[in-house]
Amino acid sequence: MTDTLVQKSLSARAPGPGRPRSFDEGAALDAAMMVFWQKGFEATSLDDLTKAMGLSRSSFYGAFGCKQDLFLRAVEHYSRSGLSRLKAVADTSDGDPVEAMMTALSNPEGGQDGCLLVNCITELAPHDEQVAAIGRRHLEMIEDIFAQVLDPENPDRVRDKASAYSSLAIGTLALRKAGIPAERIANTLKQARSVLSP
Amino acid sequence: MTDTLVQKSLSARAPGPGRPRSFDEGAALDAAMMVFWQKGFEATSLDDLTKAMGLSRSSFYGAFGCKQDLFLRAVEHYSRSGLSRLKAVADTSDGDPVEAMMTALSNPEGGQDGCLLVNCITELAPHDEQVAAIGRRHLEMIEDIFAQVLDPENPDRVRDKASAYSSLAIGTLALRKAGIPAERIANTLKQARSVLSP
DNA sequence: CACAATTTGAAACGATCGGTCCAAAAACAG
DNA sequence: CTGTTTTTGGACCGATCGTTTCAAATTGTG
Repeated sequence: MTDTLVQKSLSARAPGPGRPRSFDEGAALDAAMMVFWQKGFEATSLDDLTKAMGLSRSSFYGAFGCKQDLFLRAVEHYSRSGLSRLKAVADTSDGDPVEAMMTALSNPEGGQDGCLLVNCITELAPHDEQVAAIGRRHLEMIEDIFAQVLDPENPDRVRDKASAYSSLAIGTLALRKAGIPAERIANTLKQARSVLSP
Repeated sequence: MTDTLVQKSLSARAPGPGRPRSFDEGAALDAAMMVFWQKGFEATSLDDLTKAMGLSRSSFYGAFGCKQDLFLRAVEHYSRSGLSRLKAVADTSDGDPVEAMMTALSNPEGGQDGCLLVNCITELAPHDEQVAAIGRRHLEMIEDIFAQVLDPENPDRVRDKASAYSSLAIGTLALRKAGIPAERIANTLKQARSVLSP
């Protein structure tokens, strides 16, 4: 009957009367992701977010809802892009794809802030099942990529080994955050690789 | 000349006139440690602390100074007791001491809250050099214990392998926090052990 | 141009944050 | 008991937290 059933999409609103947004939602989400990455959830304030995203509080709440909603969107966004990047590293590596994945995981491009999802798990997962679920899925996806590279024909059989590689790389993130020299971490990874490989 | 130079010790004040404390400082520190362990630094409020420690704000600030000071004391306390417990596990294990250490590290008695120091590193180390230093020392101590067990006569030579074991155990903490079944984690550890051991 | 729809900036909200202050209670030494 | 020293509970502080509200500005549509 009426057109009241036509819901406006979140990602791309139907063009119609009214003032259009003066900011790019995707870019704002990226900026928010960086802030959460550097500071964690609790330590990030609304001022931090709005300043980094370059928009006012009204625009913020109008576009993203509350802080928690934005956080979940940012984390999902990180997970998606991070996994696809890791897959690309595995596929396009010149030498050993496992080694390339390990260094990529252990030495995230962001700098010394580790992996946003590992940070989230550590900070929030025990008290927030929603975050725990996203983290769980992310970790399992990393294991999947490892398993696929280790044995493309029967990835299920190398699941535990894939999990070991994944856990090892994730563990080194703590070393890096604590300020242990990159050379020592590289040696650790190399040592583990040389013994785990056969 | 005068006795003004006689400073009162923090842990045991000289008996003298005045009302004595009605609480046990060590027990209060333990309680605070548990709260920080479960909730992290930022998410723990003064109300949380005073309630868990069973003392008023005045007593709190009189005995421990600010929140940050108490936090550092709690973390140091955790590091000391945790390392001595890990050493005990390595020394008194029936079977393979390395395996005993791995399971002890990966499956902390506290429950699903992981290792307090790894939590601290993840949350604070990039922005707090003091915490980073404590975390660094803790991780290196864990590596020392591994190395000592792996090759008591020449621990330096197995440093990288010790670091690999340590990182692997720490990495599995993330899996556990994310809610991945304990059985899968045990398999991961077992698989890594069987390949790393020789 | 005028209407309708939407965003925008800024002010304001109650709640909670970490931290301080002070008078009253308590326990020692003499 | 008196005097001195310390602890204790609770009110209180300004700052900041995440969130809401609202009038003014801005844009597309008829």
